[in-house]
This record gives sequence, structure tokens and C-alpha cells, in this order.
Amino acid sequence: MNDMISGATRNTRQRSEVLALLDEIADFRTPQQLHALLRQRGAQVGLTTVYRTLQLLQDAGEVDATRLPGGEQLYRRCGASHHHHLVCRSCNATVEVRGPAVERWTERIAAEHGFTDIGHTLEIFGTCSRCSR
Amino acid sequence: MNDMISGATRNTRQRSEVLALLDEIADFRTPQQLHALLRQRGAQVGLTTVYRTLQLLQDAGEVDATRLPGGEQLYRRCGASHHHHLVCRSCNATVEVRGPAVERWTERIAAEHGFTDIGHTLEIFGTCSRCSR
DNA sequence: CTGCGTGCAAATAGTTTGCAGTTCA
DNA sequence: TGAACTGCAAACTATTTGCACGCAG
Repeated sequence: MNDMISGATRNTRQRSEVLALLDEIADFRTPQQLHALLRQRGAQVGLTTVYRTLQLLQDAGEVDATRLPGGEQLYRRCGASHHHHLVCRSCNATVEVRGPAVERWTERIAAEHGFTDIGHTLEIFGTCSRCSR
Repeated sequence: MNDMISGATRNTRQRSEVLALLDEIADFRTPQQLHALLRQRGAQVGLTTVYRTLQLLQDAGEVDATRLPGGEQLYRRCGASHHHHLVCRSCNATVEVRGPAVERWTERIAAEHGFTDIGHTLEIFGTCSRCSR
């Protein structure tokens, strides 16, 4: 029964819809994509509200945020385990990869330089076997 | 004598000014900042030209590009070898880090999935010691 | 000469904000 | 009831593009 965002926030239909969608997807999407998906499924939510809700969720630590090489924001429900993507340059096929070693490496490097509150982005690009033939 | 960008490019005053500034600075700046600096020193260069020149330089491998968590592009005259960045979320201080282990790891993972022609992006964000106080 | 380069102005793209009306607690 | 929320439209920011003119080679 707890669809709510923790804190002094109100439990509105719109927010529930955004959260429900994020739970279903579990993968990175732009606010615009999320908004489009919501409309497709008939949910009546404004783009502005999607942005504001994602902002709230991020502040509350409920979602992860990254950025595309092109600069757009990407959000994803977090809590599910952290992973990265291996993406094909020509067909966009995506493989999820996990790299505990890399996570540890980034933590260590950052700590060595006195940085705290560490996060990172890692994307791998290549040509998949089907496309390289 | 070789202020020029390699390739079929022309050696104009504007391009020389941009390159000269980049050489002086050696640290990450946004196109807007670079443009402002050029005007301050009396160089007559349009913002458009700064953007276009940076694009060219990036294609030519003469500059490094990253992105602020806020989304803006950052450019810097580039050191040759491949490296990644550890960037402070609040003051944008940047540390170059090298990670042979990560390079190898990405190669291996990608190869395991049948991908070829591999490249990757890795950025580490955190709060530097000065800002976390 | 010839066409790449330049810079203004206008167009884009993504995101944020003002504000009047709506809704949850 | 009343503060928080919503959504439209307009504002904003960073970046790109159209186009007429200018300059390098």
C-alpha cells in the first residue's frame, strides 16, 4: 500500500502512474520517453509533472539518473542491482553487463583522490556479431 | 608553424585564436566560457564558430570532450593517451585517471558477447575534498 | 577565382517556471 | 479548508542550422 514517495509528498494518481511505469521498465528512459509511454497506455499525465516527479524521486533516492552521450537525462528505478550496457552501434542491441571489479575500481580511484559520494557512468559500444558479418 | 588542424581544413585567424586559448588553459571549459574568454581578450570570434571549431577539433582528436552532470559540453586540449575523468559535482575540478584494468575488462566482456570494434565511455562523479567540507 | 569559413539571426531540443485552477489529507 | 499538485503556455539554456558575405589558398 505504499506507493508513496517518502517525505512530505502527496500521493497523487499521476505520481503512482509514473512509479508504476518505472517499476515495469527497470531500465533507463528519458523523461520524454516515459511521458510518451504513459500517454500510450492512456495515463493522463503532463510532461511537466513527469519532470517534476522524476526530480522528486531522484532527491528521494528512489531513482537513478544518468545522461546519454547526447546529453539527455535518463532515469531508472533503482534498488535493482547496478549494471552497465553493451550496445551495438548499428542495431542498438543491448546486453546488460555487471562488473563488480569496475565498481570497486571507481570507488577506490575516487577515494584516492579525496572524492566522496561517488557515482559513475559506463557504457560500452561495439558492433555485434550479427552486424559485423 | 603548424597551428592548423590536420585534414582539409583552412587555417583561419578564428581557429588559431581558439587553439591558442585552449593551449593556454589546458583545463575543461564550456564552449560558452571559451567564447567569453576570447571576447575578453579582444579576439573577434563568433560563438557559432567556437562551436564549429570545437566540433572539428574533436573529430580530429585534438581535444577531449566530456559533459557536466548538468549536461553542458566541456572541452579541453587533449593529452594523447586514452583516459577517463573524475569530476567534482560542485566545482567541476577534474582529475584524469587511467585504468588499464577497466580497458581490458571492457574488451573482454564485449568479446565474450561477440562484439567487435569496441569503445567505451566512463565518467566518475563525486564531491571533491574541498567541496565536501 | 572558388568554395570553405564566418557570423548573424532564427530554429531546435530538452528542461524549467509562472500561474490559475484542482485535489488530497 | 488550504497547502501541495497539476498542466498549459511561455521562458530559458545550450546548441545547431540557413544563408549571404568574406577570405584563404
